[in-house]
Amino acid sequence: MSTKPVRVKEGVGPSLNRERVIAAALEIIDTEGLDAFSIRGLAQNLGVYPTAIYWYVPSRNAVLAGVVAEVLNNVTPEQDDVWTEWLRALFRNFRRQVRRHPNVAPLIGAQLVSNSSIDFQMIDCILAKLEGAGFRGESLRHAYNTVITTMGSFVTHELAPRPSETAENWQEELRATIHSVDPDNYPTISRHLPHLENRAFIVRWQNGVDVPLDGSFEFFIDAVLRGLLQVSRESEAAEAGRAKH
Amino acid sequence: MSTKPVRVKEGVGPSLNRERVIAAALEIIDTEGLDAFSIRGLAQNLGVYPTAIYWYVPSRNAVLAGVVAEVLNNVTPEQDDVWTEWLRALFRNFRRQVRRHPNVAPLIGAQLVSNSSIDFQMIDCILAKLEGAGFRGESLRHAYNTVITTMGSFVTHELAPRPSETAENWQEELRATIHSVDPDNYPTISRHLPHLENRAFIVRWQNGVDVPLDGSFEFFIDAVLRGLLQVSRESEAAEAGRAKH
DNA sequence: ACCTGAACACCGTTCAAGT
DNA sequence: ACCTGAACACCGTTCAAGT
Repeated sequence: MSTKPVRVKEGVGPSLNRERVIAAALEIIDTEGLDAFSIRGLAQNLGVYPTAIYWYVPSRNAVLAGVVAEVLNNVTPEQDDVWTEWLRALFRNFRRQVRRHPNVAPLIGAQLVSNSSIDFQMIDCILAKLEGAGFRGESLRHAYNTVITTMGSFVTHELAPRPSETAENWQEELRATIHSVDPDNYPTISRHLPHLENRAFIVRWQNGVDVPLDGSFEFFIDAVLRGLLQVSRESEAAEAGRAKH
Repeated sequence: MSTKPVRVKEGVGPSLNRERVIAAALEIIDTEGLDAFSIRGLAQNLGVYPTAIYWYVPSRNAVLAGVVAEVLNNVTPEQDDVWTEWLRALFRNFRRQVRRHPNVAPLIGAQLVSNSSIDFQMIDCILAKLEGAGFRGESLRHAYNTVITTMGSFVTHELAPRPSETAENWQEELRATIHSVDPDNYPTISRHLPHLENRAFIVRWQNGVDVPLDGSFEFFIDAVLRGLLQVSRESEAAEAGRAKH
């Protein structure tokens, strides 16, 4: 056995690393909630002084960015579908990943965008599909921005945390407020209240963890995809028209 | 002059009230940024002890909820348009209001939904328009949820704050990362980079305050409205078909 | 009713010091 | 290189006390 020893014990490195820090942070957020997350608590969970964290990560925000990146990995569909169906799969994958870590949802609106670890693979695939659909130049950029917004928006709203402070009181109060809506002032709301209450944005007291809005999600992405398809067909028709003359 | 004196000086009430607290909070957020907001700083701005705030407001979150409510007032369009154009005006109004207070944007994703001061007027109008468009039952709820999501999503992403920490360094680094994308691995990105950089989500280093994404916003809401219109026409056609038989 | 003032139990982050 | 340990400058919120 002639292994050149670099350390006293082989395979014994530092007790911490970036991966473990991010993973521990995600676990705290998953189990205790986003508000309960702190660098000090994270350090305690890792059996280490708070300042040790800073050897692997520059700031609290960087930890959260890492957490978001981990949650949002693996959303790019692999099957080579029609572009509309490929995008539908992308939207569903994204939602599925966030639903696995619902407490992370509030970070996504801001973080999806200011993320330092950019998923170029995903971006390239989206652009390729949209180019295949006929989008060019400015339209390509607009269609791309539409896709990114659509991807992140619904599930962020769906899983937006209800005020946890004295949760039961709040739920009961909101419920009462909604049920006491004046039919004279707001006739449409009160007429449809049974179909809306607790399953429509704003007029609900539970969030998407307890009451998933699957139907509305599918409706929403379908509307966006129909719109994109229609625009792409119109520009194709216009191009064909120009080719004739 | 026989005015019955209730106080020593007429019209002299408490030095504070809820309105003033919310207004001062919004001003801090507008000028100093969301991260700079604190109850203690707010109290200092109002020339009062921190604990005096709690006489008018139950918590820090309640202050922020009040701020969001103030920013989002007055977005319901008044003109009696076709439903698609009415919704387009709603989306534009919402974006315009948030653009006036861009630092509030991060609060909206979570707050739009967990807001205690519900704008029933707006909700009733949206539902009435969608009902007029032919949406019923489950479809009405789905269309409504689609509208709420669409309203809040784009501008939230557009104005998502970039990491302000050492802002210039960060901008230069991201710019460099984006420009050094490998054309072999990511051909589509690098081909379209000139059209995308700094104007497409994720691949930008400035936010919507400095670089507004007007074109993409209009494209996005147009896609959603086209989708909604298409679905409404199909269900109308189906109903007409049932009526014949 | 409305505000002061002290106190509690926390934060993120820095910097020097240890090994 | 990697972590300890003390310290700085903050937090939100509670509660008793003043007027």
